[in-house]
Formats: sequence, structure tokens, C-alpha cells
Amino acid sequence: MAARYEQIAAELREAILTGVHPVGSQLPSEAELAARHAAARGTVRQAVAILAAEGLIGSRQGARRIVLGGERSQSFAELHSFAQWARSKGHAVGGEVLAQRRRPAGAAESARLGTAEVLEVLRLRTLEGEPVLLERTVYASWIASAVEELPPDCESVTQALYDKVGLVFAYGEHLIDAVAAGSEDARLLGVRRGSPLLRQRRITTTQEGRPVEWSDDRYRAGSVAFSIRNSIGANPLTRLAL
Amino acid sequence: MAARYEQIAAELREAILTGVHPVGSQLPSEAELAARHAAARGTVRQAVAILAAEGLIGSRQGARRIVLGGERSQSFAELHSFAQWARSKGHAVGGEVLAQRRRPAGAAESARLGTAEVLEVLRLRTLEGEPVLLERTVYASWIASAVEELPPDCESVTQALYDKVGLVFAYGEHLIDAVAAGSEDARLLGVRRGSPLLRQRRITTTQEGRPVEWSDDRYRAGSVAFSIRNSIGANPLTRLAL
DNA sequence: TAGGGGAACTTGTACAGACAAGGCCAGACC
DNA sequence: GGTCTGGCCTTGTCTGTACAAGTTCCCCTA
Repeated sequence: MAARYEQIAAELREAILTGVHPVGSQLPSEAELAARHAAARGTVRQAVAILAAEGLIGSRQGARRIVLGGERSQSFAELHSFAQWARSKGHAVGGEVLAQRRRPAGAAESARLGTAEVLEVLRLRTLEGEPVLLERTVYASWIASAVEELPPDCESVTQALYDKVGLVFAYGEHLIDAVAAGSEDARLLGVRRGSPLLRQRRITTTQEGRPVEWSDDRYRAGSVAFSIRNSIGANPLTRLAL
Repeated sequence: MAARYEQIAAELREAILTGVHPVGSQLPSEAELAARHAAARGTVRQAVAILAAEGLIGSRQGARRIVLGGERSQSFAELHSFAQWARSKGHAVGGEVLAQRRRPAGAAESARLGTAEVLEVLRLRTLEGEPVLLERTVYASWIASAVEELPPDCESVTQALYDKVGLVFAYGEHLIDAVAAGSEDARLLGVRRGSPLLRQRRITTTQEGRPVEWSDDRYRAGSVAFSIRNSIGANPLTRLAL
């Protein structure tokens, strides 16, 4: 059973998406929402805070909340797991492991993952049958054997590892930039060498903050984009000079 | 005077950054923090919620909060304004307007900005004297004259418009992908045609949700990256199929 | 008619208390 | 020794109240 504030948030989201509260219009006041849902104002505030964090609504002290945008997305899983994202959007997702081997960790990998040995995996992912993503992932040694036992065409590694060993990918740090396709990238993704790729490098940790994997994902240009809504109040995305 | 919970958040952030609470360690409990700051538990929870949203700490019901990462960044301004971001990081920022003209809005622009006429501006931005960013921005007509009066080498348009007419850029929606440099892009950024660029398209609105500008920003590869921390709980960044 | 003042409304901040849910650990038990 | 259980601790959820701060809009006045 979801928390009360999550139910209220879901109802409000639904109301916005179905046009009950069109873009640009004002939301009911907290007091009214509280009365309508028979909840305390604090609970309603938790609900609208979720929508604000999603970028769906904006708020300023003294004025009613405003509907900023329409359709929105959900969660961490969407950014972390290609398969979960694709499936939730109704895309046909595929993939296969092209190479997989254990090797000693380099200095940077050892520092990031905290292990002396790593499992290196090269995966090609497809969307609607077209190759769009090349994943070069390095797993910490303590999870390596579980990864090795997965079938090569496993769609969602995230899901599989959760089912298998109860591993939860809880936190991620991502670095997004553009790079030119190397010769291997070009061959596997079916593009010309030097053509632009969208690169997402990420390190993922468990709930306890223990690093699990370090990955370099390269998307064929024109296949995938990242979307962010932000506001003066809060946003986690930043720019970095290289 | 900042709010109480912001002060507590700032103190905690400082304590994490200076190593009082090292990465991987546990934070004091809410009860203890409340006692230490002579605040209610709810206030402390608001403070730690900020740090959690920044990706600095993680939390799970029942267990103490864990320090996940070190240095972090701040704000919306950082993503919105190139100049404000660069200055806050201590980079030498420059820029100039290469072209500027009024013209009728296309259908897509009219839908996005809600005006029939727009002001189109082409700006080249430099970091440490090197050209890194090409901005193609389209402003809504109601702000056009204020933009036209800015000096061509104005560093921060955001700042200038705030000082001039009190305009606040409050909400933004961003789309990030990779593209190949066109011939104009290549000439102005000093790269070869077809080389990868990191593209950030964004639409920005006022506090009231009124659209102000629509921009296509292209970064030279290797000069700038975007960084995101996220968690199971919340994150605003998502992937989009194209 | 244009502008100022102010009341009513709305969101932001803060406090206090209560219970639920889940993690952690030590001691008991097999 | 290993395992399980129960109690304690910590975070999550929810309620209710009070006041501060900012917005909106109407009415009165010049």
C-alpha cells in the first residue's frame, strides 16, 4: 500500500495529464486539496513536493501553484536501466553480450569500485531491432559471478540481479558528454568512424553506498536524448568543464 | 536571513566537505541533529532532504543516513546560465553576439513561445579564450527590445535581464543529445565539419510559467560535460527516444 | 482614471507529538 | 559455532497548530 502522499501525488499527476488542470492553470490551494483528500496540509505538501521535483508544477510563496508541463517520467530506474526505460515506453528492446572477461582492476577502477579484480562486459543494445547503445561495464568482483551466470541476451541486468541476489542499484552518478565514434564503436553501432555519439558514464552504488559498477555507455546520435526539467529551487544536474 | 533548515543543511554540507563526516560514514541521527541545533525533527528532516536531493547523502528507513559523495554543486543558475556557471567555477568566460535580427516566428516557435514575432540571436561563448559554445537563441517578442539593448559582449544575459527589467528565469526544460557539427558550427567553434558536439536545447520560462526563450546550445566535444546524481527516490533526468 | 492601502488568501517555515516500518545488535537457544 | 528472536534505535508517515512572508485583488481616494 502506497503512502498517502503518494496516492495524492498520483491523483494530481493524473489530473494534470488528463487535462483537468491544463498547462498554465492554477492548482487548487493546499487547504482545498487537504479538505478534498481528508488529509493534513503537511501530507498534501509532501505530495505537491513530488510533482515539483518532477518539474510538473512550479510554486512561489503567496501564489497558487502553476502547472508547468505535461507528460512526465518516473524514476531512477529509467536513467539507470536501459531495458526498464525502454519497456516502460513501449519500445522493443534487445541486447547481447559481445565479450566478457575478468581482469585485474586498473588504478582508477580500483579507486572507484574498491576491488582488486573486476569483470568487464561489452554489451550491445538494440531498440526496435536497431543497434543504438554500446555498453562497456566494469563490475566489482563481489558481484561478478552473479553477472557471469546471466544469459548473454539478458534484457535487464538490473532486474535480473535483483531477482537473483536481491541487489538493488540505489544511487548513481552520471557524466554526459559527446564523443567521436572509435573504430570499434563505429563497427558495432553501424555508423561511420568519427561520427558523434552521446556518452553517459556512470557509477552505481547499493543502498549502503557500496560501488557496484562503472560503465561507459555510448548512444548513436539521433536515437536517444536526455531530458531534464529544473527550477530555481532544486536540480541535480550541473555542467562540468573538462 | 536564510531559513533555519537551510542553515542546518549548510552546516551539514560543510561538515561533509571538510571530512567531519567522511564518504561512507554514517550521519548523526535526526534526533541528535535536532538536539544539537535546538530544532524540531521536522526541520532537520527538511535539511537532510536537501542534501539527499543533491545526492550528497542516501537514506533508508531504519538505518542511519550514509554519506555518498563529496563536492557538489548548486543550482538552477548553473544549468541555465553559462556565464554564471563559468564564473562560479573560476573560469574566464567571454562571448560576443555574432548576429541578431527580428523575424516572424515559425509554427513550432510560435507554439513554444506564444508570440508571433521573435528575436533571433547567435552568440559565441569562450572559456579561457577558447570558443566552446555556440548559442542559437530565440526570444519571445515581449522581451526582445530589452535583449537588443544589451551590449554585444554582455557576459551574462540572465544577469543583465534581471538587473534591467527584473526578469527571473525560473523554470527550464532541457534536452541533451549529440549532433555532428554543421559547416557554420565547425567554422565558428574551430572544429572539423562532422565532429561531435554536445547539444543542449532548452526552453525557459518565468515564475508564472510564461515562456521567455528557446535555445539550441552546442558545446565543442571535450570542453564541457553534464553531471547528474540520482537515487531511487527522486531524479528529474530521463531518457527520450528520438 | 490611476494609484495606494489594505484585507484575504496562499505558500513557506517551524514546532510538537504519535505511531508504523525497517535495520541493527546482542543475547538466548539449538 | 551458527542461527534465531526480541528489543532498541532510526527513519518514514501523518496530524494539528501557529505564525511569517509574499501575492492577489478589490475598494477607496486623490
